[in-house]
Amino acid sequence: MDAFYASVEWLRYPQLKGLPVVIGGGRRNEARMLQELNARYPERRWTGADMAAVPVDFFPRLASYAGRGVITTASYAARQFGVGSAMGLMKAARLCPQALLLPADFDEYRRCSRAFKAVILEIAPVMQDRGIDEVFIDFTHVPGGQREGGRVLARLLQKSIFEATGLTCSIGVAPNKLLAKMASEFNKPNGISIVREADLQPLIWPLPCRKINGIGPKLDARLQALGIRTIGELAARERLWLMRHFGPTHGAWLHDAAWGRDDRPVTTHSEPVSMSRETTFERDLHAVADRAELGAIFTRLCEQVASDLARKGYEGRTIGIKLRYANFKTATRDTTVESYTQDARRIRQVAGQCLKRVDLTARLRLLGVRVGTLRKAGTPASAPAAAPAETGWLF
DNA sequence: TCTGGGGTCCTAGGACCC
DNA sequence: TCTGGGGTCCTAGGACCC
Repeated sequence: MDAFYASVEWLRYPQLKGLPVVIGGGRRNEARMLQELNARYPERRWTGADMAAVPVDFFPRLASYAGRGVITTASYAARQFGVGSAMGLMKAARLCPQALLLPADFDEYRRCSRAFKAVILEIAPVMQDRGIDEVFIDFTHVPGGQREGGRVLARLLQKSIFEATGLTCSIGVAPNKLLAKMASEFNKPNGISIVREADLQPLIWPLPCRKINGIGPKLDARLQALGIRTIGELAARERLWLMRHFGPTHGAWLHDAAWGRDDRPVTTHSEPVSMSRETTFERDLHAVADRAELGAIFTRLCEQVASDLARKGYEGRTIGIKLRYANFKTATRDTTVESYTQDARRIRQVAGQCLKRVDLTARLRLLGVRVGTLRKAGTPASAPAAAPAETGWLF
């Protein structure tokens, strides 16, 4: 989906279209926003229905922001100023102080996410969820999926999604997921790009290695240190050489990726591995000096994870915590217990034990709670994890 | 200029088992 | 006195993705 969060906002606030808008820095509370609107523009009774009439001046400027948030989405107009995803808002404010700041409304983004995915499933049922704004689709057995190299189906999907949601997307069609993901970036926004095997050399090889899904900043730096900047330069290295430098698994994968090889199937279902909640504090907290505040936050995180588990119907037996110190170093501790649980008090009790195994003298900026080793709640004999194996007396 | 939140997967060492 | 060769599970950290 193109600039997904920003595009969803434009549906409600078309008056923001074309303006530098940045989304991030907390979550929006629609009720409080209506209150503020009624206070600031009393000549009108504001309801949720007339958001298109909200004056642009109502929205705060980035310049007035003081906090620790990051940008989740920047509108194309804001990107002109060098502002982009994951950038700290304080830095963004210096680059583009006049940008409008919109806290995120995840409920609404999730609603739109479900809507566009439902449209796709109607047309092409082999769809893999890749998060809130992205999917893989297997065109192979969709009627008409091969016409014009997939362009006809891609156009149909774009049109159907736009008619149902008012949102645009960019589609890459290719022989596998690796290339399709890269292709989808070629024609943004609202574009279609088709990459065939023969396009590897002219279209893919000139790109920086970083464009490969799976090569992040660290791997890229290592590659650059070895004089490898483009995918073509990576493809030119011998497979065995890469395996020596990056280990057999990683090295072979790098070589395959550079040659556009990827045989991962489009998977339509997956079970969650873990669920977690975490929060970054407005100011760094100390375990002793801010004990009461931290305790309340800790309890709330446990309750949130528990309610996530219950709502989605899971229970887990690996319970853990995550701390981030003021110096941004992260520590995790977890414990696997005998019986599965989704109970907030039990989670808090076990997570509390984990807290005792970590340094609590330094100031903290983040606290998180995680439950892993999940299974569907209400699985028969909910108590023991597994039957103990019979053991032979000889050993 | 400090850097969100929710995830997955991989690695590596150690415990423990047969 | 010096100690094999599997295997699984657990834990901590880290890279990466949306």
